[in-house]
Amino acid sequence: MANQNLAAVLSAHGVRPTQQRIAVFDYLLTHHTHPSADTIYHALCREYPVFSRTTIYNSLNTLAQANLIRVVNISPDEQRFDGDTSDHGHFRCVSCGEIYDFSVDPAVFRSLCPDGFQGEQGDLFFTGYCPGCQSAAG
Amino acid sequence: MANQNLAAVLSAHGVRPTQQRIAVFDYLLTHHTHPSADTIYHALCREYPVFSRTTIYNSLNTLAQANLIRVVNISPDEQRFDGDTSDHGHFRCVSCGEIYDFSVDPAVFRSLCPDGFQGEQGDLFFTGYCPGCQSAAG
DNA sequence: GTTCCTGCAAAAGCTTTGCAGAAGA
DNA sequence: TCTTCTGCAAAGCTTTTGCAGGAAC
Repeated sequence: MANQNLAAVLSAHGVRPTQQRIAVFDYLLTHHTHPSADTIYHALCREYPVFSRTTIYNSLNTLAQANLIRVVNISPDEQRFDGDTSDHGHFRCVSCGEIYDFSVDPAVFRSLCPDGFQGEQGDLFFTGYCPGCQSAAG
Repeated sequence: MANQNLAAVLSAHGVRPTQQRIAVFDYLLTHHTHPSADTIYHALCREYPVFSRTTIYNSLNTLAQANLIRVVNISPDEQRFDGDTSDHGHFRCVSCGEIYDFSVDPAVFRSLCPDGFQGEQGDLFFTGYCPGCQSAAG
């Protein structure tokens, strides 16, 4: 377990390293599945005796404000979270619902930001059919 | 008023052209402000005697399914809608909250979609400071 | 005349808030 | 020891659902 490292990272970003925050952060770094708050809640409930939804939301908001995680507006129904804070794109398959990461050239990414605007963070998001569902659907 | 034209467009897309749907569609084509459902509701309530929130949601969902409008996942709090269905980007200023449109080269846009994935729709979204707020903030 | 839509009310879902007890510095 | 966080419960918000009356074809 690299929890000691995670605690150090949290401290370095001005976030008090509580067990719950470390657990949430660790989960997001380990699972690149862009989980919802509820998904994280259910997953951590299995590992830890008590873990309330409020704490999940508190931790996620705290981590997001510290730029340790990112909020991804992929689903209109619920917030999704991503432990990867680098510039990258997301692809959601409308057939299987899976969300895929894909890398984007940082230079190209930044070049898309309009002149005069100071882009702090970028999101690229495609919807369509993933390779598996294309062949399945014909 | 080009409402006759709007009605024809709705019909052409298999959407029964009711007054409410025309009003919602017209509002989105006229106001490029990416309004939320609630914003549209309040705006149309001033023009029309009765207009329920349910109808707003029904109309928006119907129009979105017909590809006449787009749902923009800009705000985590609420859905935003856009009458411009062409490929373009959005910039949200974290200072003033304004959402700006900017054009994106369609060829560049499509080239960003990863190989093997069939992207039906793309969204490019930046967060940061708009020109006005940059100078205001220093 | 039949089908589909509107609109009111209520419910459903995710997320936030208030406050007492506990963990962290 | 003092500040901050956790966690339970309840509220807040946007959005959806059910059903009767009405509009569109």
